[in-house]
Amino acid sequence: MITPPSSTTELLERAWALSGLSIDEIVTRYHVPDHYRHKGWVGQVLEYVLGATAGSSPEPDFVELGIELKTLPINQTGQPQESTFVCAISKIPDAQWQGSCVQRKLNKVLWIPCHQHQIGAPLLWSPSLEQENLLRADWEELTEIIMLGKAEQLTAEQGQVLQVRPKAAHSRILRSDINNNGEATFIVPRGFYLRAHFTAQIIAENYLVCHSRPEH
DNA sequence: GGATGATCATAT
DNA sequence: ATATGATCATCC
Repeated sequence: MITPPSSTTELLERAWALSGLSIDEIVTRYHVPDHYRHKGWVGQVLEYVLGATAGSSPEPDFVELGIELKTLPINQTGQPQESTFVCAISKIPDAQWQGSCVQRKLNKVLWIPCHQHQIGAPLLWSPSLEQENLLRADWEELTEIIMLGKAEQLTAEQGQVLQVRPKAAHSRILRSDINNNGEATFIVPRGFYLRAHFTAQIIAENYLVCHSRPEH
């Protein structure tokens, strides 16, 4: 068990100490307990090593600092490989953008890029006014659909930077819900995700990256 | 080749 | 059951 960082500065120092290392080196140096190398493995190793405290509660990873940790898989030109999961959508949607799960998680994020299991330089980020406006507009549009009982009609194609996709162990998992006729139904649990082009913009604005294909 | 929908592992 | 960590696999 590694103690939580007492300040943002300490968290950043710890994160910088990881940059340039491979995930295997980190596991060895920090004596990370053995576990299966599954999909979320890299993120959970970094949580452990940096002393994250939130566990599986719906809070930012570093609760006292209000900072969410996100590993960001990137390719050799610095482009994110995937969308980024933000949070699950609970049965009762958040009423307002301010204070919503998405707003609190994205208010302050420690991005740690990762390429082929090599850890990159950390970035402590908060959305710009423009970015927050985009996020809020999408969130309000998507949340309104959910509040109208039309969650089942949501597809991943809606939303400019934020999207809603299934988030469950598998597609046969169902959760009780109320449809737009006020009737009890069951739907696949869903979550909010950031589109890859949104995180790509964050990387492009904050890192010196290759914008064209590298020469051979 | 990229995005959408599906899925895997763990913690409480 | 539902939150966390995400990536996988299929379709267009």
